[in-house]
Amino acid sequence: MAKQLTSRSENYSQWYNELVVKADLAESSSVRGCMVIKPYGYAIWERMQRALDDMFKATGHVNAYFPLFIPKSFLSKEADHVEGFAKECAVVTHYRLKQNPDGSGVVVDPAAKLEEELIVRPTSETIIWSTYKNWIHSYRDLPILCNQWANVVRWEMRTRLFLRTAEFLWQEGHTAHATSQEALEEAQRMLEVYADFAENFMAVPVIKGVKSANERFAGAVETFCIEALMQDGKALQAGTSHFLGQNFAKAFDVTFMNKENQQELVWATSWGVSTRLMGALIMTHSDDDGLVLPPVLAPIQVVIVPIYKNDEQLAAIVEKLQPLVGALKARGIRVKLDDDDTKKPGWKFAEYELKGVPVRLAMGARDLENGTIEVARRDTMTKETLPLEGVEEHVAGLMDTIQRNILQKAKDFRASVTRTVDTYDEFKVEIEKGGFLLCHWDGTPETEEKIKEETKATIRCIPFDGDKTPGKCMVTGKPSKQRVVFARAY
RNA sequence: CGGGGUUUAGCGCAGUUGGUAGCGUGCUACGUUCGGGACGUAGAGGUCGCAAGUUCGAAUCUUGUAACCCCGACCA
Repeated sequence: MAKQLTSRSENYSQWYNELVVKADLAESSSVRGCMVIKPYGYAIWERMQRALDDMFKATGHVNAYFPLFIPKSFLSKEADHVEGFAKECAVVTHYRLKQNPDGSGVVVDPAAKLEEELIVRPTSETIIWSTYKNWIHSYRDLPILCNQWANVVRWEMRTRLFLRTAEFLWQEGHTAHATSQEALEEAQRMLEVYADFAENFMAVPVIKGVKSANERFAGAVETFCIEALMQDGKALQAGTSHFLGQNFAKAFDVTFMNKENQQELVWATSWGVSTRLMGALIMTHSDDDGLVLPPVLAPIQVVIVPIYKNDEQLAAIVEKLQPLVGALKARGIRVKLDDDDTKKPGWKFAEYELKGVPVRLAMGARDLENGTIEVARRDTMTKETLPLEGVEEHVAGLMDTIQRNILQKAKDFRASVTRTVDTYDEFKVEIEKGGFLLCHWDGTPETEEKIKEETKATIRCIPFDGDKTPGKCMVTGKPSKQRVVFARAY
């Protein structure tokens, strides 16, 4: 009964799925490719959402909400966008059901066919820009800095809990600006926000960079991204921020009068992160004993398990613990005293480890006698017995310590599987081992495509930071401005 | 959409040459336990994914169909 989970070495995907289900985060829904996010999983998402929302507000953004349904014609307006998105979408064709004549339930009423089909939004650029057209007339109306928390649908051929579901929750920011410079700065600013959030809240280290033309968002002039690395060596795109230029303004005819009394097209950005971040969180930190959550996002930061033989003992322990619970709460720590009589201590230990609670405190008769308490850390799986007096100080300190430690652990892991590769032969060998490979590339889509076809590796991004030394493309030998990040990705 | 696999109790699974369904876990009650997923005793729980067919008889054989998982293709 000791091991709840299969070893990740057998099959990381299965390990991940099992972990998600066992940790009570989510399950597959009866609707194709969708998922049910369960209360514990949603509690984590809510914390992420709140933190992100605060960061958006702090950078001057406001929330709004736009329609779920997009008239099909909207999706035909931006040529590149159509190219990238026209394919895997849910389409509404009818608006009424009727009783099946044979009495077996309901059927779609053929008479209720929509004149123009509606697309369930795969992303909202089109519907939002058709709206912005009415909002923007003068430079005085700009900038518009809107964000939307919503669900979107993409009829993906293959789905996976949190990482790629047919329906998912996300936020999408859509901003309108008077100048190219301002829009570009906005896109970059939001990328920084995402990177900040990933590292400081999720404890997930990310590489910031710009996408190659092949990987760029349909309709964007430039796509910036943060790329994370999972424990099995595969990369995960954790967030994107797009500089859309004037493409959508052109497509939806959104113009404004500038200060020089001249009509001009509006400049745009869009940026988004989704419940996929939950996948990144799980796959970055978790181990065979279950989830490992960063304290900042953990719904329960500290769990206290009393160990007792009878009601009197429980009462005595709980009484002894009350001041500690109060002291921890006073420090803003989310603490749960689990005095549930129907579960045994060993069961609770395993359960909270599975759920990733960062710190567990246990107090039994022995501690009661000695005035001590056992403090266990989820990240290191270590235990120590400390004096009860003043332990809240220590526990509060652990919140920061654990947050830093798991980030450091993830950084160390990433560093251990990131290497520079200079020849294509070496690349083909190294890519099999997983991780990030830093290589020179001649900058052409053709070379990138060739590498992808032959090795399944893609350019995750052209990183902003790091070595900028020029070199020669590992495939063609043509000049390269800097090394780019290659990996196999989810 | 191609290749492979799965579908039997809440969950995980077994079920032989076709003979009317079982194990583990969980659940309920009682008792002993309680410092790493306790033990004993007694119980409850299943249209065997769905639909046809073969047969005296189908979880088992045939055909169709659906869902899920894995590997590809695809993917902000």
